[in-house]
Amino acid sequence: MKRVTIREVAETAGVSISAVSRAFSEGSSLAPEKRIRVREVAERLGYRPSSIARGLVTSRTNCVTLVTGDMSDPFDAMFLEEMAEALSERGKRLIVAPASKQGPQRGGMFQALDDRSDVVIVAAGTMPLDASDACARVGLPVILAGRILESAGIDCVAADNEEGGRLAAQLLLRTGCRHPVYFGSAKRSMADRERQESFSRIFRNSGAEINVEHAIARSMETIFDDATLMLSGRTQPDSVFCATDRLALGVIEAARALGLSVPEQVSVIGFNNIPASAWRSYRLTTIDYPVSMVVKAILDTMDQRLANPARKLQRKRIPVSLLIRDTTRSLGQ
Amino acid sequence: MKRVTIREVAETAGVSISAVSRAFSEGSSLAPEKRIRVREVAERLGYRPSSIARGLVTSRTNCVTLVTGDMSDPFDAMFLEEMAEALSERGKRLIVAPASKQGPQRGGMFQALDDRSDVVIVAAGTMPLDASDACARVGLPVILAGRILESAGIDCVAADNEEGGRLAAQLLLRTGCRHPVYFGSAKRSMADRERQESFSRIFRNSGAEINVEHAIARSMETIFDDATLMLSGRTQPDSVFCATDRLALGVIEAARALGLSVPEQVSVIGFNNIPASAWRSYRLTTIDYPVSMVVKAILDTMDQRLANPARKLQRKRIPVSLLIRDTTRSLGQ
DNA sequence: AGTTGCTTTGAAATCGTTTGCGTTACAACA
DNA sequence: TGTTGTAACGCAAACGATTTCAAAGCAACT
Repeated sequence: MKRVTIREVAETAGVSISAVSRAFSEGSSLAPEKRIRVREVAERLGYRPSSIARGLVTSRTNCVTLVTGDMSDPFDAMFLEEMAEALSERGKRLIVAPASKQGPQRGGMFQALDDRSDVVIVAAGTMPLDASDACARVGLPVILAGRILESAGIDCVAADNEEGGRLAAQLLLRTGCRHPVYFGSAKRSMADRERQESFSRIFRNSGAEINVEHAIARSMETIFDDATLMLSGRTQPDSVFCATDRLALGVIEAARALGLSVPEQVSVIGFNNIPASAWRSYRLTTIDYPVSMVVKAILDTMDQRLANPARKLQRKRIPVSLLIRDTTRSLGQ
Repeated sequence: MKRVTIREVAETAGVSISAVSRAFSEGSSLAPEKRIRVREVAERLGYRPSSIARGLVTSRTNCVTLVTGDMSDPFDAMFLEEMAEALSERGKRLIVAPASKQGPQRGGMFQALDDRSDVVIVAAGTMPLDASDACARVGLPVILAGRILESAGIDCVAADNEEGGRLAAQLLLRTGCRHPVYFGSAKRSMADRERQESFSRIFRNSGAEINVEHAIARSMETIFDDATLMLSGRTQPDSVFCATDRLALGVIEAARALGLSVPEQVSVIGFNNIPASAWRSYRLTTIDYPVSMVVKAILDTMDQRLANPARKLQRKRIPVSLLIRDTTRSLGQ
């Protein structure tokens, strides 16, 4: 029931405790054959170094806390998954701290503080100033994912939402759409707002000075109903730019149910490019936002911040690109 | 940059280290007004007990490792989310260990061992005997989610797949379906197999001695194509029972694309009841498998095992129920 | 005043590592 | 042989808490 400790390994192998410790740390000087022998004994005894004890002295836990919202959007789920894998490859652990219903009166960032995580990645929820301060005070790096915060001294990684909105608007304009709607989510995240503003601006500043309508989906469950309502409004829209693919798929479904043909009567553009968008029954035109690039950018930022805590702030915008499929009218027409 | 330690709090408050420790542990005897004062000082100094140091002496980390597969199925994502929240409410942390691409030559269970997790929940991937042994040897409780393993001495929680298969088969039989197909996933999980076997058995043992065809989706991306292939096979099926709702939605899409009306020409039944299945454009008949019940069952099992390691093995089957919506023919006809 | 039985208290041991520092061993050089 | 530089090694001190144990304080008894 009790675990094998470094001491037992040392005694069995007939070496000092230090030797065992060194046998497992790459850089330290130890006679090669001794290293082999110690490792062999350790293996035989089933010894596994205690990350707890190690953490106590090195004050590194190899843990990364991810403060995250709900996983109901496939994109977020993919993000978490890729994050976990990428971290795992670097020998780090991913702790997920749900932002929504946080434990007894402490947010995810405080949890990261308590866990002695090496880094905390905030991908959801508000970022209270006190928590952020508390992290800064003890030198716990915070990386903000999904939005750029100009005020605080925090590394940020986010999509180039402005470019995304522009690409969507330009495509719709060029394919003759004149009654666009922006379909956002109830959360009104920063990403959501940026996409909307950029999208609207392009239309407004176009020769036609078009005004973009705005609608929201109240929740994941009501997407279909909210989309139906939006599509059958007073002024029937001829195009919809959605904050996420998930919403866009709902809009397509709603349009079909209303007997509206896509893209002839209504064009639909999404954001994120989730797998389901490529399904042959959807073939959604969307703004491609590659998860793996986001994850890589965050992890690079993390590595650099860890290597040099005094490094200058990083604010990265991940490039996005237009992926034209079948839910927008052809440019040639 | 350095963190506030218990010693500093003790000195500032003018009490012993023990007193500070006791001020934060509920059961221990400490003069009430002293407790107040210590807590106040701690708060002012921004002291947070080190879970690392605590873990070293108590050998409890309050961490639970979840070995999980890919999150591409919304059901798995919901499971993870609810798990994280429920654990968070109990003051525990969730570490996610991806089973697929595991780190440098160690599986999720070994990671849990290294992390000194209190419990490891295995929801995906194979469970190698050596890893399971290693856990048992050091008294690390393993809970298997998603399948019941008769052999090993491990707590298990899984859906009542047999009942699910039966319910699906009976409904199809009663609505006159005579050419059923079971549509599974390429992974061939235990859950998948159990659903198929039960489903097939009911048909086989029905008066009509019907044989159930079998098809699989190779991956999440190819669901649509595989479903299309399956639906346009030699003997055109009049009903499809899918291992998951995710697959079922793909089947519906494929059927529509082929001009097959659902449920008139082909009935579709899913498993899990994910949110999208309720969308008005799907209205999928499915086997309802409530995530929250699974999570609760697992956590209860965990609590009991933690409270009494010698407790007798638990193997729980979570009840499922038939949820009739619009992708199966009416019983009345 | 003396005894008894609580509660409160702090000193010290302990948990399992890493690592700085001083020693030793050994090879290479003069 | 004597010196010197380097690699190998072990001791012991952290790391920051919890917890046992014995002493002390105090009230309520006889």
